[in-house]
Amino acid sequence: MRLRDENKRKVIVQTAIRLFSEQPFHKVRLDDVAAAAGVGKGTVYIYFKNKEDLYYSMIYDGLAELVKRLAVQLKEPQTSFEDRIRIIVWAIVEFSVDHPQLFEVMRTVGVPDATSAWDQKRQELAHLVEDVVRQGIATGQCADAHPDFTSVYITGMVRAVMLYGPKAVEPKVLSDHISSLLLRGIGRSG
Amino acid sequence: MRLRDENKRKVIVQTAIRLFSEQPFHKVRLDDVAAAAGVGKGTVYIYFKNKEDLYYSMIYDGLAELVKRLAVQLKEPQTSFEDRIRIIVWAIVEFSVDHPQLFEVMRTVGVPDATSAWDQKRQELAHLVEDVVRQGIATGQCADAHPDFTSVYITGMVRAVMLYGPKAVEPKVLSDHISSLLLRGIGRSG
Amino acid sequence: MRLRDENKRKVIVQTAIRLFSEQPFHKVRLDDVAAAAGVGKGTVYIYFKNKEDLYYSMIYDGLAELVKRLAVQLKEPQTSFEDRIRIIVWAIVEFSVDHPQLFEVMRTVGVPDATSAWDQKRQELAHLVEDVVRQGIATGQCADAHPDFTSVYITGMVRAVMLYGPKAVEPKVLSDHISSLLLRGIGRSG
Amino acid sequence: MRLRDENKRKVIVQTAIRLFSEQPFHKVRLDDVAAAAGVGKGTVYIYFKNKEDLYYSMIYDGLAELVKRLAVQLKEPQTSFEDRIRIIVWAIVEFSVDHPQLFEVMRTVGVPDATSAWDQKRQELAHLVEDVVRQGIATGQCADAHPDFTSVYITGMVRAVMLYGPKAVEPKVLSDHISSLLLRGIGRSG
DNA sequence: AATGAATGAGAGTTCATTCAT
DNA sequence: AATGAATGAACTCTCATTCAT
Repeated sequence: MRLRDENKRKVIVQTAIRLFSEQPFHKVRLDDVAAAAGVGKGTVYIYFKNKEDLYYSMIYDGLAELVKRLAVQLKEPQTSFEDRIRIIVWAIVEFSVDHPQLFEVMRTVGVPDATSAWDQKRQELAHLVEDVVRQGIATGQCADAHPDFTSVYITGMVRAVMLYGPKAVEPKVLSDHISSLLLRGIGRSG
Repeated sequence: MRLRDENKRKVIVQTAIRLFSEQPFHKVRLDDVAAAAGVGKGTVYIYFKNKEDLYYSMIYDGLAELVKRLAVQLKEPQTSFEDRIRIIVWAIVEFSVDHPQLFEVMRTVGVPDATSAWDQKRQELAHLVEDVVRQGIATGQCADAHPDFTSVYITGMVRAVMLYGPKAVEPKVLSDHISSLLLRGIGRSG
Repeated sequence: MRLRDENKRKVIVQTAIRLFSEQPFHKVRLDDVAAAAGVGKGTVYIYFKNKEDLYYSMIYDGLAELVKRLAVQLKEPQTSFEDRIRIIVWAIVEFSVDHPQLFEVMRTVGVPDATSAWDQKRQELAHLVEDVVRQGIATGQCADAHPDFTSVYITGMVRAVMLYGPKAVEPKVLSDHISSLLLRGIGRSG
Repeated sequence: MRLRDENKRKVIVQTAIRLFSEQPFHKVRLDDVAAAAGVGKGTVYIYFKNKEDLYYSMIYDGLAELVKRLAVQLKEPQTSFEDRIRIIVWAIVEFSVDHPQLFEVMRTVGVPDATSAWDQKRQELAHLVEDVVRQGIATGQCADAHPDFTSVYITGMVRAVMLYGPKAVEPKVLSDHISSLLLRGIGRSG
């Protein structure tokens, strides 16, 4: 008996990301995912409970990677408030550029139930941002009446530009624009 | 012969908005839409080419209403830059509160193709906002290196809070928060 | 109240003949027939009980015309046996050329039930032919062990050539070929 | 995984032949075919592209069998012209008796397009007959101005009697009647 | 573990027929 | 008599899921 091949799982997820980003959920057939991934149809069901599970696993994996990445960068204690904001925005922009398809997929994501695994990761990300803002407030480096709003703005802004903004956006330019807008928007003077 | 009742179209659309906001596209059956609208299944096909057409018509109608409403309000010539921004943000927030279901539906909307009717309306909305920002720049009331980014931020921010923000958000509070953040973010001093 | 317009009925039948000859029964929509005939959909139901009724009425009318035409020609008492056969064959060939579409339609005709109106007409035609053959036998001008077979051969042969024979068949040539074959086939020497 | 059972295809075809002979195309539901064949509805779509494909496959298979059978019998070099004609007629009559349902189905067959697979087989059959007639002409055993007509007469005649002739026809009697009529009709003296 | 043939519930869509006007 | 909007039964076909191999 071979061990559950963790590599095969990844191949399926990567294929799914591609296909789900090209077409809406109901137009992607499991047959196609399996075929494109080079595995049998039944094999998908070994690694994922069903189509929905594959879909949300895909998003979970993506968000988990982003959160992990970001958490490491924010651990550095010496970083200034401004730099932390810039780090966050850049991480999200970079991620959306590195994984355009995954980011594209997230657009279709609903809010199935608050307990779903991917939503946990989404909240983790929001908390990470909110904590930075709250620390900024505590240290008097910013003033924000609603850090809970601000914490979700960033992904909303990035998503909006990626989906509906100009065709070829320079990541650095977008990142700087959002960072500056935010920093001035919730800056000390606010 | 019965006369074609344009009211019936509206009933179907309203029903569709409700159902599509409760479930993702592929889980809403046309049978249910028809039944809930109190019309025969075939009747839906008189007013809409197919399920997709109904779906996008629904979004188009919603966006069209928002754009129309907003265009009227912005026509007033005496309005200041700041007020215009507040009008825009309020219109979008208000709309998302008045039509929570329709707004909920819009979150799942992809980017089918640039020629699709609803996308035209979406662009109209973005242009409306962009024009205001550009006028602000021209009159020296604001400084923004990327009005094309800014023009899509607002809906992105509203959407993010509506979907992932705190449960009960006071519209006025959200509107003020976004407006202030934006105005300071792209304010004269920027 | 206007009288049932017999002309309108004919227009519908003529249109039906055309459409049913171009496509099989289940692919012809009553909508199309009505539209092509320039009448409302409901109007068809005034003149015909339903789609099937229209279909069989169409065939009945065609056969009735053929039988009527042929009966007149065969009434002439002085005509020889050979001439009568030639008259019959020619009538059927001519009819299939004059009404290629109607003849084409008859291919799809089933044998719904022996009592159906169009089958009565079909039998009339067969009897007309059979009578001529039997008279020929009685007067010693031909010998045929199975006039009941022979009576249906002719339409079968014409139909076969019209459907599966060479593209452009000269009516006179076909008619002569069948007549000669038959006359020799059941001729005195047989 | 289960192996693709070629037997299953045959079962489906046999069932289809039965059902399509009892009702016209549009009244036979694929559900019924599947149920009667003892397979799932989807299984039919594994072996056949759609309902039409099943229908024409069925006819193709039938014609192919007839052509194959006949080709073998005609290969025998010593056979006389008269015997060859009798062989052909008998083969077609026998086939129509052995496969009354399939023959019944063939009556409803239209002329979809010259490239359709079943039409190829139909032409093969016609050519087989035409070749025999042409050889008869070449060897002076018969005289026929239009072997291309004659080649399609036989099926037309058999079909006509099977459909519209007397109820219980003795195959041998019908076969002899057609053969004799033809042989005399295109015989040397003609 | 891996497969893909088999399945059948269920979907979207059509269209003959009805009936208010 | 004439119409065509409305209807919903019935259709074909799809596709997520299962399971024998």
